[in-house]
Formats: sequence, structure tokens, C-alpha cells
Amino acid sequence: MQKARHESIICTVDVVLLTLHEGALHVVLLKRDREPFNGALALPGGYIHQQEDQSAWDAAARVLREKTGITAPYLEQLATFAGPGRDPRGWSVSIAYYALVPVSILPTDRPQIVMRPVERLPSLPFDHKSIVDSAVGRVRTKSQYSSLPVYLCGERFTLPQLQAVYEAVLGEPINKVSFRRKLEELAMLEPIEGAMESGGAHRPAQLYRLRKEYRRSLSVVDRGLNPRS
Amino acid sequence: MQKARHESIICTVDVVLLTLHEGALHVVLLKRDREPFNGALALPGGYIHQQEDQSAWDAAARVLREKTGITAPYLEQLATFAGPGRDPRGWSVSIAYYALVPVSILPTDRPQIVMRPVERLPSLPFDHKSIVDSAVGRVRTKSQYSSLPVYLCGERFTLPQLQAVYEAVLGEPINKVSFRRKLEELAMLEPIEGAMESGGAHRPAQLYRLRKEYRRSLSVVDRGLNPRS
DNA sequence: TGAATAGTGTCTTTGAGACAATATTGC
DNA sequence: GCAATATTGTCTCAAAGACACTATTCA
Repeated sequence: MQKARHESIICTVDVVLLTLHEGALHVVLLKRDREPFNGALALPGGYIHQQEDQSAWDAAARVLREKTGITAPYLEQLATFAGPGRDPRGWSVSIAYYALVPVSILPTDRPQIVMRPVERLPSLPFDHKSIVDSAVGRVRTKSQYSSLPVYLCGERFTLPQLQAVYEAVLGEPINKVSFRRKLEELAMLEPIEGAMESGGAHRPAQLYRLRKEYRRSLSVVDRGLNPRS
Repeated sequence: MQKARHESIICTVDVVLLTLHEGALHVVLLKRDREPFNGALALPGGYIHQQEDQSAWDAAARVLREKTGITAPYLEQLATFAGPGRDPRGWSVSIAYYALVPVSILPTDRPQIVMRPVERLPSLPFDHKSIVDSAVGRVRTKSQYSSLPVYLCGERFTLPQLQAVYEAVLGEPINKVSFRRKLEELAMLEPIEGAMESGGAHRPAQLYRLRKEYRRSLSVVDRGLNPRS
């Protein structure tokens, strides 16, 4: 029925780290410092370490931390990419994760870490282009019915800022009234005492933050054939 | 940054094969014929075969075919389960898939293949309970906004039958008019010339089938914060 | 005061559910 | 015709979008 032995398969995790920069989704890429594809820009990734990692999520978080210094963002499994041709070293499995962070927490002092707009990706090694495209699709879909984009904002943000983030991710304008009604319904934000203004010659906007119970999770709206009943 | 060597990790695929039986979702389980957990009921699964499999999907389809005889159902990647504790043999990765089939195509002549309702699962080895629960959750969620449940029907079905399938999967009644409006909108069904009646003393229902372009894919309804614009 | 953007009220449109009328079959 | 279920029409209700009005700040 099946072979008793299994030849060793290359087992890795890759992380699609997304952020918003100049109003557009960007993916964080690293210049590789080893073969294969030494010197090429690629997703942060690495082998699973059986001694350290208690799960694939742990491995992804560790790889992200080791390669970019980023800790504990929103990090979720995307899909697994596997096959004989995606890595020149042989049959390989990559468990892909995606993460969202505000651009402000990205390290700026490491030239090997760069950001590229997801709409104009450079050529990428392995099947990393498919992985990025898949992550972007997932983020767009999930943003339609959840609070996912808040993880692209910093800790404090105004509703107009958050709406701009949603619009950048979804690539289309959103009705302001509906947007605020929906956020009200999701009940995951709380106002902070103290408004911001900076923009200047206009009414300042209320600052909000995620309520504690949503700091690391999502709020999802009901939807479907029959959300009622 | 990372170890140059990677010890061999156990790489498998598992398939959550779901069907509808007596109005309830059931998962197909196999009596294991080898260690570990010899004799226990478990998901059909097996090693990736580097020589044969061109992808993880291929491996899942092969495993399903070899273990149950079922070919080419709706088969989609679910998620990957990995860690040091889920398999007594060591750090393991299982790329899980789920499949939907009409109960009529299940083999009935093999006693090692059984069906269990997903609401009353027997105890399962490995983390197969988590995998099944995850698949059931995915199917329920996806059924809310897509045509997924049609793959639980045979090739020909009436709208009342299909509605009953949706209701069984979602676990709640659906408004008949809305249901038909939604199917109309999805535009994936076509009537077959010829009605069925069997039930007897009442008006017969029109038989439908999937339109060719949807035979192996899904139709998904728009949804979200701003489906318009 | 005027420009600019934040925040809110409300009318309109759209889509889903309720309900019921009509259609068709076997007895 | 009667029972039973399929199919369709239409009214009602709720959510989403459009639009505009008010609020607040700085120059």
C-alpha cells in the first residue's frame, strides 16, 4: 500500500511578512546569504528545528525573529507548498505563514532587509512568487469580512486612518458610514482619551486602540446564505 | 542563523473524507493495519512518495485512491499539522486535505472502511480529532458562502434535495426563496430535461446538475464590508 | 471667517426572510 | 377532488450606500 521507508524530505517554513507603505501593500524580502540562490531576494524562511520548535507556528515565529528581529505579530498559517521541483535540492515541503505588521516596527538598519510592493514583485527564487500571491489573496479576502487590517496599523490609530488602510488593502473605496457601522458592530475598538490633530487645519480625529481581548485575534462578521435564524 | 543539517522529519498526508449519511455529516475512517496504533480507526493517510507524487495534492489523491478506491472528488488542502508530539515516531508533519463525496460512491464491500458521524467521533490516534474538527469547521464556514455542498450530492439532484444538504451541513433551516435566489445568482446549476417524482403524490421536482465549468471548482458569492463599488 | 477633515443623521436602494398563491402529481 | 410537495410572486424588514449636514481645528 505504501513504502515502509521515507527518504528524507526537505522541511522548511517560509513567512510572507506584509506591511503597508506609501498606501500600498509591501512584502518584506531578504537577500539570501547562502546557496541555493545566494544573493537573491527571497522570503524569510528556514528549516524546522526539531529540538527547538514545538510546532510549525513556533518554527515560523522563530525564523521571523531570527531573520528580521520581529516578535509576535499577527502570524497565521497560509498553506503548504510541496513538490519535487520547487527547490533544486530535491523534494521539499514549505509550510508557509503570513504576518502583518505596521511598517514602523520594521528594522531600518539592515540593508539585507528590503520591502517591495506586492503589485510589482521582483523575480523570486523557489515558488516564492506563488506564495506571496497566495498570501496577498488571503489577506484581501479576509479583510472583506474581518478586522485583519488593524494589524497593519500601529497600536493607536484614528478611524479615517484605519479606513484608508482597508481601502489600500482592498483596492477600492469604502463607504464611510457603513465602515463605521461595521466597526461598531465588531466591537473590538475602544477610544483613547485624547484626540490627534497633526494634519492641522481641521477637526481632530479620535484615537482608538484594539480592546485587550482582540490584541492577538480577529473579529469576524457574520455572513453567508443565512446569517440569521 | 540556522542549522546546516536537518534531521529527517516524518512527512505525511492525511485526508478527511466527508459525506452525508442519514442527514448528518460523517467522516470516513480506516482500521489501521500497521503500527503505530495498529487496529485503531484513523484517517486515511500515508507517506509522501517522492518518486510518484508531483505535489502534496497528488499525494493526497493517491492515498485516497489507494486506501478507499475513490478517485477525483473535491479535494482541497486544509492545513498542515506539525510538531514533536503528534506521532510517537518523532517530529512529524501532516499536510491535511479534505474531500467531499456523495455517500453513494463509497465502497461497501470493505469492512476496514467505516463511517462515523462527525458529532460523535470515536477516539482517534495522533491528532486526527483536531484535523477532523478543523475540516468540519472549514466545510461549514465555506458552505455559508459557496457551492461546496453540491459535492456531497450525486451528479443529479433536485433543489429541495440540495437545500436539505445545505441545511444538514449548516445545521439550521434555510429560507427557500433566498436559497433559490442565491443559487440563481451563483449560476452554476443547469436543469436537466426530465423531472423526478418517486416521492409520489405531489408535484415532481426539476433535476439539476453542475454546469460543466464548475464540475471540479467552486462558485463563491460576494460578501464583505463593501461588496459593491 | 474660510478651508479642511471628522463625525453623524437620514433617505434610498438592495438583498434576505415571511408568507402565501399557484402548479403538478398520485391516489 | 384531496393531499402533498414544487415553484413562484410579492410584501416586509434589515443592512448598506449616498448624501448632506454639523463639529472642530488652524490659518
